[in-house]
Amino acid sequence: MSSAFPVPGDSSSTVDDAAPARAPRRARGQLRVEALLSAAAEVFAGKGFDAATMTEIAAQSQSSIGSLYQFFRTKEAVADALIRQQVDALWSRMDGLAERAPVLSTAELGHALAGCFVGFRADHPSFATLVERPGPPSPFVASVRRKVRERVEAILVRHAPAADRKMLHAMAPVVQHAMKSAVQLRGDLEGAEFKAALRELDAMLVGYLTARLSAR
Amino acid sequence: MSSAFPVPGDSSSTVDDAAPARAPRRARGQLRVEALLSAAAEVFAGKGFDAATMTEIAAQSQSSIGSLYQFFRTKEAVADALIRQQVDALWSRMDGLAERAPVLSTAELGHALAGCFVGFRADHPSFATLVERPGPPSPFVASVRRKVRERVEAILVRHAPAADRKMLHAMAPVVQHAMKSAVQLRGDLEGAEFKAALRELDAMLVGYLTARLSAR
Amino acid sequence: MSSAFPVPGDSSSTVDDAAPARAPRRARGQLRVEALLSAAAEVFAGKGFDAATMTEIAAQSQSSIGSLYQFFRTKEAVADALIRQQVDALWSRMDGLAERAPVLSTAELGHALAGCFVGFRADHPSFATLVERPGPPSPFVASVRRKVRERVEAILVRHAPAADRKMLHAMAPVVQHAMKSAVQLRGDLEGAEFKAALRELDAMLVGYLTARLSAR
Amino acid sequence: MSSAFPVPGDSSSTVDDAAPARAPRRARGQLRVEALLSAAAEVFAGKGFDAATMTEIAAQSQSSIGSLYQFFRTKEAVADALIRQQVDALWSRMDGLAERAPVLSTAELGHALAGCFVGFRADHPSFATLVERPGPPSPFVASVRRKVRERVEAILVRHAPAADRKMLHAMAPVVQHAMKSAVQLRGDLEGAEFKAALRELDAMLVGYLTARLSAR
DNA sequence: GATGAATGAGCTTTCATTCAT
DNA sequence: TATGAATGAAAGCTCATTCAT
Repeated sequence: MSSAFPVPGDSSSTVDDAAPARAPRRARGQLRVEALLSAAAEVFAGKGFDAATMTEIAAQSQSSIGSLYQFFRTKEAVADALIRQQVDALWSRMDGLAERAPVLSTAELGHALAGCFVGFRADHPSFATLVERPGPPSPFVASVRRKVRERVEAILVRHAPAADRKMLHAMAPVVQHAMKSAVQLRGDLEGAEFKAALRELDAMLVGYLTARLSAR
Repeated sequence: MSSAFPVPGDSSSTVDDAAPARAPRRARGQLRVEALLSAAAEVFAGKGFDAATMTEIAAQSQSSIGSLYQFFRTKEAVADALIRQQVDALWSRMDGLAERAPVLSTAELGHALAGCFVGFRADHPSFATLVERPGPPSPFVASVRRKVRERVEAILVRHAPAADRKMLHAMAPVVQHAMKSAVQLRGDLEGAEFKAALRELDAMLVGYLTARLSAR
Repeated sequence: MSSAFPVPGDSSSTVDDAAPARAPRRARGQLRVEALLSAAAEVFAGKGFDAATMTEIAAQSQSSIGSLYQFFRTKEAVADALIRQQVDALWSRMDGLAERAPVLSTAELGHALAGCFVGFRADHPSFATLVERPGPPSPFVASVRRKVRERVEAILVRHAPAADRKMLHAMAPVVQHAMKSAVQLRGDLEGAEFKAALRELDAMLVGYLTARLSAR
Repeated sequence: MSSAFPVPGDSSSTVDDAAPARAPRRARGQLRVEALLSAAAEVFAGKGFDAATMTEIAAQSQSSIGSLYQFFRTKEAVADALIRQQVDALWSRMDGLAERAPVLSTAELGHALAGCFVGFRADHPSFATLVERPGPPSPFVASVRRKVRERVEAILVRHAPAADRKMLHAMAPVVQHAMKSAVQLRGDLEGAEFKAALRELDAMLVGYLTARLSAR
């Protein structure tokens, strides 16, 4: 599991900017960074990237603004570090799913996929905020989006090794967005309505996967 | 067709803020407002609401900031007026669809729905930017989102008057999001990949509607 | 005589940065810009470019910080505009000298050159501060330094048209620096000592010019 | 040869500030201090005093900021220590010249003076940066400048014991600045142009000294 | 003693909004 | 009315300096 800081060879991040001012070398620094990122997650989730302020992030984590900038050169860098951290959690969920993919029925796979993303985004509400931030995406964000798609595709491939690869490739982004929708529903609806809509979404996804993957 | 300015009885907008500084009384003013809004649309679409600046909007429409503020009291007011204008175009598309809904096959309805939203958002790229702006939505934006859902539901009802109303109510948001996904795909994919994914999305939607609405 | 703002075709300044946020278009703006620049001159002269703060410049000119930035995008831009303004005054002094150069004796030319620079720098104490600012010079500053040298050379050429051009070319920077020294002396010495040193400097310059230019 | 740290009786420096946090007591400390100062010299020379940062100085010398502050209480103190160290080298050059002054011809003295300063400043590029730092000079810097002048004067006195003392006193700062110019030329010119200008400067200085000192 | 972390005043810059001509 | 100018709160960020391990 990688840390919130980019590893040297990781070419997917802007070299100069996303790098930390200094990676923490002491236990205290580690704790600080964690507090900082968790505060950032809260603030970003609450008001979005643009409206969030570094001052508020620092305050939320009981740090001084200087401490925040000791570890993150820019606001962008905070967002990138946060995404990096959360993406790890997403990968492990998806890897788990990938392993089970061959032995699941298509319906079960649909449920699992939906559950995977809904659960993840519920645990990390800032992820969507940052990854779907308005304006042209940064190279780093674009790479994350691409990787998610690739992993979805990989899961489909493992589940249906015999299926046409081209088709699976086209299906991946659709499945990805269906799962994203599941999360966005929560913003629009409440309680019973939300649950009902979620069931419908699940039905749509499962129906789609079944039609495509079980077809002979 | 309503103008970009709220009608007196429209309680969905903050009374004081969304009102224009002065509704244009002459043809010249009308043109100015249109130029302003079209410039705003461009800027909002390009960088999102937060990153857009009033100065840039004014410049883009060859006006001075003074003029901009003559017609819109705040940046929010510009966004609201823009949404109001675009929503009119959306309503007319959906109303057209609603009329044809009874005579369309379910598959045709699915295609039409997808086409409706994809076309609309392609014509008005700032709409999504503003309506899905991060942070808690304003009452006005929330009302727009709700109304879209209601119109989708109305279309479904007209198409399948015999279907269970509860189910249709739950389907509406799912259909709405599926169509939103269609637009977002464009940001992630290009050319052939985008087309293929769009076809899959269409298939998913049509399959879902068919399963739900044609079922006896 | 050019204003403090760069003319469109002037390629010697960084296109994007040295340009004003907006050239003043109203009388009030003109006055403001003048006040701003004169305040900047005072502050820069007193503490140097780095230690000067935009806040202090604004305060010194009774303006708000916003007004300062209305006309100058960056601190650099303020410095550049100031140099541009002052350079005009220098050019007119040097042009006057150039005209008289042919009819002056070499000794008179020496006195006049020294007087020209000493007078100019006494009137514009921030000029040296900005043009000799530590660190690698900006392209604009480098171009100013070069132009001063070229004008000194032109004066020498007009005074001694028969002299070897190569030699005059080599003399120009030496004369330029001698004059610069005249100003710097003021920082080190006071009253009578300063006057005596200035006389010596004058003697050195005149002696040098005489030796080089009157030589047959 | 004095160390970089002020001697107890040296009243020319601010008592509290220029003193080291702790004078190095061991060989390791000595090395550290030297590395620190040489790093500081590099950074100061490259960007000037203001733009140089303590962090960069520490990094450049492979030390931590903590270590830097262990030996120098403030950034000013670093600069002062550096000047103190470099001034030693200057003194020894000038002392050598003073000894030879009586037996040199005036022309030789001129060459030697120019060579002395040019060589020194080439070896210690940060010296000028620090000693001619913009803004009102600190008492310590002012004293250094004064001492240089006094030593130049002393050399002149030794070379021409019979000359008028008042005149020599007035000549010293002129000679000092001529030598400073020699260094600044390097910033403006390159290669052949620089060499030619240097020859002219040398000629000017030698001519001046000859006129003043050989005169009967 | 050496080092990384912590601090916060203060800097440059932006921008929505209001004024004045 | 149209437009440039004025304003200042607030943002992102820096960096000398001090602390704590």
